[in-house]
Amino acid sequence: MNTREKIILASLDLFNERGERNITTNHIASHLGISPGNLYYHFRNKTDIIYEIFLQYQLLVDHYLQAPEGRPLTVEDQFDYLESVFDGLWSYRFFHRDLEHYLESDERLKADYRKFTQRCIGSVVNIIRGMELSGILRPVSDHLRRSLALNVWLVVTNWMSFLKTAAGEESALIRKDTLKHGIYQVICLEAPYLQPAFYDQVTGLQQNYSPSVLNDLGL
Amino acid sequence: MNTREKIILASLDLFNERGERNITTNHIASHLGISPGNLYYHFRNKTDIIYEIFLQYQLLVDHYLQAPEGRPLTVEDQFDYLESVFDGLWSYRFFHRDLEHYLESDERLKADYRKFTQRCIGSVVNIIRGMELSGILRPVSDHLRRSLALNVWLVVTNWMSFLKTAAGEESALIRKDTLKHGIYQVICLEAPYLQPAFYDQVTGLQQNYSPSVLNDLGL
DNA sequence: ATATTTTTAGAGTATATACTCTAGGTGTCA
DNA sequence: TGACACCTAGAGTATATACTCTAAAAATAT
Repeated sequence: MNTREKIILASLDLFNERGERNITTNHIASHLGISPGNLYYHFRNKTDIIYEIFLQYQLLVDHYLQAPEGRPLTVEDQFDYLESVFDGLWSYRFFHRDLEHYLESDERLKADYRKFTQRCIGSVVNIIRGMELSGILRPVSDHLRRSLALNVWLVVTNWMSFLKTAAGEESALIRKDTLKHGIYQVICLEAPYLQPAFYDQVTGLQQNYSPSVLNDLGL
Repeated sequence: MNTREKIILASLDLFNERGERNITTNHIASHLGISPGNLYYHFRNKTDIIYEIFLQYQLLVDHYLQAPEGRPLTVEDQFDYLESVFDGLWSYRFFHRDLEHYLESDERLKADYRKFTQRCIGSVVNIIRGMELSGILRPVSDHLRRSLALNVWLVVTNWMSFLKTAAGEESALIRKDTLKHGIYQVICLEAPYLQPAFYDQVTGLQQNYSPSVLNDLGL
């Protein structure tokens, strides 16, 4: 692996583990055992490192949200989508934490991220429509489908932050599988629109993500 | 108004307008025309200022979410709740932006905020139950009511961040009334559970918050 | 082998930032 | 009037942080 890639990986790691705000370029360099000068040879500044990480994140999520080729959507497809997206959120979890700040200090990122959000919500809309077509969900209006997709996006992208801020001592360490309890909340959003024939199957699978966490929290 | 109160107000103002990360204690002092020494006479550090602001925020929201005295909940009550809460979110909008960071650097705040979240979600649960009792919503299981309340909380507290990150040039300036389009999304969450007798009234009022923004965004 | 380009080290710097310290002013109450 | 607590000014400091600059090593091409 070349130095540039190493910098990206180490930065992502450190940002995820200790928070971007607490990690300086000097930290990154010394963590890799390279000089600051070397780091700045490969990246003009810290903002550029973050932008590069975003590009990878974007690639990953876009890939995850692709529609299956010429076949109707299944219930399993939906859970696969959710599993993948939460995996992605986990791997790049520092990103949504101070997103607003990054967008403020990088116009490129701001424009790109906006388009990314649109694509993602568009994909969710398509997935919902796909499930209507395969008879999993009852048909809904374009308007409602859009609102539903948007709410899904809000729950998905902010679930991590909720866990981190609302979780107490005992579950202070959030792991990838804790994060996936968010899937339970997403299924709650779509449950009212499930066709009777699929209701039991979906809510059955939903139980795999039952948020015992919330009980711990007394919620 | 005494100096201590002035510092709190000025800090809140500057944090909201320019982002807490961009505002130093020296900025706050010079904005008020007082010396840094003076500021540090009243507050041990910046963290303490943020904590004090949180206490005010908490007081406000707790007040907003009180149950009405010995009468059933009305549809208007619900919209009042939502209007108030979004007002509160607007006035203290800097707070949810880097919340995780504040909780990391202040154990008091972390504990208090956790309890605050629990109280808030508890209030939402009560409001939902209230609406079931007054026949606005169909009765739901405790489990579902909780999940619903949690999703409401997620949408409400993260709507601002969504607008800021997904909104483009044209609507880059988010105002209080733009923020309230979030109410539309919240009503979408409860719509499936509305009793037929109230469906038209609620969805009618919902239209007042119709997110033309989203059309601008091409969503 | 030589020339040239790419990569790296590491000391160094300008600036910012949270916070301190001392001295002095101001109001209050006996 | 004097004692005393409260409040304020403002220069100053230790530290951090993003980033620069020069020179040299390593890789690559001719």
